[in-house]
Amino acid sequence: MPRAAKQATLSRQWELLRLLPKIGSGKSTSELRQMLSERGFEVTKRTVERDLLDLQEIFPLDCNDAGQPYGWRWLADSHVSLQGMELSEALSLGLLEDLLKQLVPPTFVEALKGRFAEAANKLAALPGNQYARWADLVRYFPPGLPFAAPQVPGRIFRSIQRGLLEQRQLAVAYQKAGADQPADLTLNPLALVQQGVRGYLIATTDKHPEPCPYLIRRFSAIEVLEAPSHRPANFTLDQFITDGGVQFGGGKRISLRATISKDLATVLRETPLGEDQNITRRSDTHHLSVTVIDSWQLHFWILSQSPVITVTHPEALRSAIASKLREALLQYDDNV
Amino acid sequence: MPRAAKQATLSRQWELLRLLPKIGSGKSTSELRQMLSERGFEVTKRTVERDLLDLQEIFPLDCNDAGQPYGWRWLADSHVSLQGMELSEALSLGLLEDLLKQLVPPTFVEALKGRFAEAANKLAALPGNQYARWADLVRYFPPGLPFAAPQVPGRIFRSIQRGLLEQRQLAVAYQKAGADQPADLTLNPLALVQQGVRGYLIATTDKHPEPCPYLIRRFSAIEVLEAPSHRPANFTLDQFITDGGVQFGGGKRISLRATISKDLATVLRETPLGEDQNITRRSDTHHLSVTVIDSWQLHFWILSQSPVITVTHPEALRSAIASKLREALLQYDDNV
DNA sequence: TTAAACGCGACCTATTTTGTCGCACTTTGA
DNA sequence: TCAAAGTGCGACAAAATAGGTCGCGTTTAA
Repeated sequence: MPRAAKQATLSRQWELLRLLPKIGSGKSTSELRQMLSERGFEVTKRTVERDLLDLQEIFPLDCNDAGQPYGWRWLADSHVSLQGMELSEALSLGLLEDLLKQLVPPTFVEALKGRFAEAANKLAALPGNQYARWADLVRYFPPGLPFAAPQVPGRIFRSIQRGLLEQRQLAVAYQKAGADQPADLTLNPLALVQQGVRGYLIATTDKHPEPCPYLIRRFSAIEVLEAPSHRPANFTLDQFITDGGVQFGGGKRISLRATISKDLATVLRETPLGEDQNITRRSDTHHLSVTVIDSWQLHFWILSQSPVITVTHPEALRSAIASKLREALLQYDDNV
Repeated sequence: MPRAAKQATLSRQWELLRLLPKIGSGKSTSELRQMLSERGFEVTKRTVERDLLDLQEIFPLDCNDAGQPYGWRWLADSHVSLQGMELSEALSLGLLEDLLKQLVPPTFVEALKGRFAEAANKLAALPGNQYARWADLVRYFPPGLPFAAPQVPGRIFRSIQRGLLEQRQLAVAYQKAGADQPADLTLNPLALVQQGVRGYLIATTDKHPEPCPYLIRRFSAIEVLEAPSHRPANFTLDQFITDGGVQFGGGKRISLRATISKDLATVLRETPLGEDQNITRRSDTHHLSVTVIDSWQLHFWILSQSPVITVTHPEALRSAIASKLREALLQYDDNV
């Protein structure tokens, strides 16, 4: 007989929907009954079956009845959202999708695919159809040159994620920078770092217990092993980066001072290089003063702006930039 | 009396949830009854009231009963997801959140806040709590220097979106580059373009019918007017960009050829500059050949890599880079 | 081959659903 | 200020449904 509590049906079916997996071969009614029971819904297996049948009429559920017990799950790629989407949200999402597509391998964005699709629908369904080409409303350009994001097969990305999350070793074939043949390695995955379009897996090998970055793009084969991964006791990603384990983050803080053009001053006022940035103007020249991290990126940036920026302060940086410029110019003068 | 069709309750309640807004002062039962009716659910207003009360016990709904008629809506910032999130999705989302936070003003990302929160919960709730600090698993670094994303008040961003979507004029106070005082303008919004951390609204004024980019950061006040915006008949964003209306996108396609270092060759092989990129190796030097768009960004990039790249082909580009290098170096030599 | 597990149709009753009505209270506009 | 229209909600009764139980035929695993 039905329990005394009223309104159990809706919350039970709601819970049921959340229990259904999106991937894999689905869950059986017995499993689901058990899981519901653990969550306080004591019902018969029969009821679960009936619930699933009812829900199937409203939601994109898939019942794999190839073999018994049947496997219930969400249809692939389905994304049902409860809260309707506001128009402005849809516009934001359009922009973000454009942005992400250019910045990271498509595989990384899969988790948001459903939501982006929803946004596209929302915009396409606008009355009057004025924005059928809603791409005419928003556009994203990367800050630098539009490098192509490397393709990372979903299979490889997912294996890396599994290894990370389940703390299991990964057997990979890795194409080393110089080598012709990929090398077979067994990695202990520690962290995932993305720099621009480039993704790195930070990992150790059993032979080489110092964490190293491995370019994800260079994995050609990968397998999640049963063996647990050995995580160095005091590894933290923050520490690793601070120690300069990856060339991008680390480095000393320096107090940069430079003369800059008026235009660059305007740009920097709007997007400062650091919190303590200070731009002063003496007669016709602008002076920049800011604390930044001394990295390759900084050198690249200074060089890219070199016609309108002249480093004055850390003497080391000043001479480094000067000598790089000299070296570069040499190539051109030689050939003239 | 109840209709003949069975299973109406569940689908009606789901539909109801979908009809509830997330923002604003909420919808009244009458409105909701009307909307349900349009969707094929012919029920009494009383039933809608009862449904809402039932749903309120399960979902974070908010009934604003300050004044009659009551306003029903989702609680602010609530995001209820049907499909449970897979762990790997949560990891991807962690990375993307990190990325977006650094690349665009926080306001832009609001549409995804709920989903990111869900991912954070998922990761925080991992068994063993080993990844309580899930930030230890993924990290994003921007491709260039980490410029601070300008703060754009949500109010301003939302007004811009409304103006765009509803095609209405915007009254704004805009801080022009040189000017001391913000100028009051009436804009016809056309499109939204984001370049790195900088956001631009493309718009015309009635006095000045040529579309121009306005830096969003520089809007200090904004109001959506009732008046419809005047969209130039043949404006398309693509065309505008191709015509070089914004300095970043436009420009001619040129066939770039350059000598590059071995390291740069490796990097470019992984993230090519263009589809037809070709890198050949003659004796000890590598030669790059690729079709790219001649833009400021390209010049910046070549300068940033100048110690390891020497442009050979478009003579104009070659001499432009050389003269920029010379100009830059002059600043350093003068002072030595 | 056999026993356990599974899907599902059928049955039956307590519970729930839902239209209707009526009363009290708000809001609105003159 | 007042009246009319709109709104929230308690109560009620008829109808429909939800959910436990049983049992049969089939599938699966030992």
